[in-house]
Amino acid sequence: MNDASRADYRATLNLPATDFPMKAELPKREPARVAWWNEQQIYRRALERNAGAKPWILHDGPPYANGELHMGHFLNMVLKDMFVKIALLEGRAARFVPGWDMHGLPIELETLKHLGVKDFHQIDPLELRAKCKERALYWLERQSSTRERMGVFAEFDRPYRTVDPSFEATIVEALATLAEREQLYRGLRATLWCIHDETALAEAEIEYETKISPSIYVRFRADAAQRAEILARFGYVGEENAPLSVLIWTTTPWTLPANVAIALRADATYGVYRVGDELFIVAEALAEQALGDAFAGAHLLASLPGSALDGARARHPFAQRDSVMVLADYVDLESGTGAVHTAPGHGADDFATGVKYDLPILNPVDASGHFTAEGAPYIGMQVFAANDRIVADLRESGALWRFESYSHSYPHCWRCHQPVIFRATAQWFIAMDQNRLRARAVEAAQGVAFEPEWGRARLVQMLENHPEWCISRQRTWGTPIPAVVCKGCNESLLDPRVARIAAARFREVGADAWWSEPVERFLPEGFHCARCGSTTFEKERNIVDIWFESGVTHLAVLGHDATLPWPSDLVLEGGDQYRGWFRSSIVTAVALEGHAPYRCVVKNGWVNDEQGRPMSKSRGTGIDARDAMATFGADVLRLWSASVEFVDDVRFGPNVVEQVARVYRNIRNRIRFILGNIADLPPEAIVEPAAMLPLDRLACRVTDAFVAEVRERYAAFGIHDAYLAIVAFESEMSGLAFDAWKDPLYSGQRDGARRRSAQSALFYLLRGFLTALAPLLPFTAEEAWQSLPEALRGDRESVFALRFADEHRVSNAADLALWEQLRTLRAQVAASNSPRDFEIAVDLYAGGEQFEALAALDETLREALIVSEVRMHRDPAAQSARLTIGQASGAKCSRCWKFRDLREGDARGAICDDCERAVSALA
RNA sequence: GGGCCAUUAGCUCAGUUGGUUAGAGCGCAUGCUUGAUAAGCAUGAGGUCCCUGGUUCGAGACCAGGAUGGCCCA
Repeated sequence: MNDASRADYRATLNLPATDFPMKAELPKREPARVAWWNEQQIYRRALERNAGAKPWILHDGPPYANGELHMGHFLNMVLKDMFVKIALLEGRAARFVPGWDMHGLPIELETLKHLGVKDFHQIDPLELRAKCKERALYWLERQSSTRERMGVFAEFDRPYRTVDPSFEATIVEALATLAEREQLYRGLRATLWCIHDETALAEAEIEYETKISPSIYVRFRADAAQRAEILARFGYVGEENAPLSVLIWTTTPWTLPANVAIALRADATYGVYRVGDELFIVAEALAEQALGDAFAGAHLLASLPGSALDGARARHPFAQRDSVMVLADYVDLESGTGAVHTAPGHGADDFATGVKYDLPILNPVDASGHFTAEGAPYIGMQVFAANDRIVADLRESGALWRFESYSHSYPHCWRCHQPVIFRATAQWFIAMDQNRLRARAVEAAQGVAFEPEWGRARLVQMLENHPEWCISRQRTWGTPIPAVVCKGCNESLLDPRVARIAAARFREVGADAWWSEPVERFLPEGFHCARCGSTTFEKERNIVDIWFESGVTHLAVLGHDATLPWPSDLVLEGGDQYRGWFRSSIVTAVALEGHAPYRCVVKNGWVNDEQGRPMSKSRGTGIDARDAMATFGADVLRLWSASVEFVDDVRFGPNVVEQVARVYRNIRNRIRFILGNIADLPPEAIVEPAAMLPLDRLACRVTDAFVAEVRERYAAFGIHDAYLAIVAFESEMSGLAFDAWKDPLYSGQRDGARRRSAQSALFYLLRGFLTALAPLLPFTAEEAWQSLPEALRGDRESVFALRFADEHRVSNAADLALWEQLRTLRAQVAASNSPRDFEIAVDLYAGGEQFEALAALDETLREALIVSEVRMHRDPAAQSARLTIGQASGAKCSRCWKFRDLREGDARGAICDDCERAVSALA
């Protein structure tokens, strides 16, 4: 039987009608919505609407402009957008300038690979820079459009870019100021170095390969005085004549000429062992391994923790100097002797120890890996070739205890596949303790708010452990450090005046000028070397560490315009940025401005796969944001972002998304229900909550409480809490109010007061709901808003023209309590296992104020319980309202289905008086 | 190996300062509805609150140790 032939009253009902489809088809529709937002300039208009308000600034931590954005980026970028939209809806002037980190080694390496160039020395720097820029801009465009596709509101037409001349100028101006404040210095640093290509290498340019190295145990013998001193520390007397040695282990004999220290572990136990007629000091845990066959005949004479040997000395095996015992955490008890040969010029750990103990940093090896005069007696020998000679000499002198061949994983140059070395090179540093920089940064962190709260401790820890900040890199794709070298005496100068000239020039034409223009262009009048007086210089070819560049984004973007003030209100990045951008930003800000660059630091968790494992391309769980949006739609993914606790690490995968997609459909259908039922509501028929029928007023009050709660959650960064409130609200409304309203909406008189009251409540509820929802689901909220009749939208051209303050009235505790009461009663009816709802009549017993409150609901009490009749009974003894279920009297109305006394009907069946009036009104 | 973080239902998460039978949404099962209909409503099943100790009259919560996973380092 089809509808047309069914003789019934269906056509006389006010059934829902809307264009807002049940099926979202987000991947198809969202791009059009992005275009519409752009055409209508919705973000700009929202800002204009808030123009007089106090600015609220979320400063964007720049993503790296290389590669596709993944779900980790999605989570971070969408969260940023949610907070910007929340601020807009709160009436704040929330400008958001997106930015990109575009210099640096990864792009340079990708570009070289692309060009098929093996060695960057072989390409013209200006040509390489042009290609790098091209590539970075390509990725910027792509990432920018992906970001827009997410529904993000930002000033995409004027992003900040670290390759912009103005940005490069900002970087160099920052260097100039640091130089003026004597915060910069030139010092040595152990760098990974390829002796074949004669270049410094970054970690990213290292590949580990198996290498066979000599493994040697070497005696560092104590002279008579040193021997007495050491044995005294052990509290051991005797063995008057036996020579005493500290035994060290190394696989790089060529680093011995640079040895200045022996590192011990403070909490390890060291023993003096007698082996034959000599004494050895080794860690007890490693004695058997280190002494080898001799261990069986060895005697432990005395023991001591490593900490007690701090500062003791022994002689270097061939150089005419001592080697001092120091303490270091990295000394392990897995291999070697527990006494680690330390050459600060040839190892990262060693270097750190050298700095800590103020040891000389010897660098007897030149760029091609040959010993310099400092490396006597091995002058001129290539380091790996020198290994055999050194071992032979040690054997000859009696310093060698054991020798083996050792196969291990060793760093190699990614390009030439030759083993690399650590070599101390001159670099530019920011002095972390000059001007109390570190201490002031820690103090500044005290004034910042953190979410989670422990982020403060984490950041402080990172600041306290911040090594001297090496800001120079020997590469091409970056902003030059405007240092010059004196041709007279080889002195490196980073003069603030030179830096200022360079900054001004870069602002005009970009940093390429450092490569394309002569050095004289950057020198002030009368510039000469302070040391030798020379007036001829050449430019240094160092660029700035990109962490420094991203560390000054706050200076490049904020503080130039009253609507973009410095510092920002919020920064929000992944937890890895405590060590990265959160740290570099606060260091530069404190050094240059004396304050933290942000008022609040929020961290988001890592996105793992559904098993909690890191995403990986090889396992097929590395999901790119663009693909995910094409499959699920941005809004479903945004809802996923809200459905997880973003502060913690989160899980993502098809099953999790499928789950959240069902929640999305729930939300969507409930919006659809509202839209369908208010399509014919004329604006002039809207009544305010106070004038609504009681049930409708209650629903509005619950909406008020909901909006208040969501605002509170949002203000505390509780996206997930707001999500829970949203889901609870929509399912509560659907379960009680929507179900109750169906009868009056469908069967009531179309323009009758009852129906207009319910429609007004629905519209009220929709505005509150969409305002709360818009930051999370901008596409769906906007689509819903645009599906409203134009008359209802009024001057609010977009859902982002709504304001929380307009959608929230003070709620009423008595009304909320009454709502809860209705929920309880309705649940009792629904759970009664009785026949269909409208076959029920309810007898309700209540006393005192409760009776009055329920009675005041009048006919809407019956509606709320979705029964045909409610009979109120005053019962002074009743502690709480109770009800009994009975059979409704009368017969089922063919139109509204309630049980009523019916009048005579036509072929469609008998109907009640109310329905008769409603049908007549249609004619 | 170190620092930090997480662990409550199949999944995503609530759980106030320690206090009855640990909750919600989704999923699942069952029923209702067929006038929100590739929707809506109701009911139900489902938990060793990661483990082991401890504090306490009482611990999901507090303390100690451990396990698993993650981030940052070494």
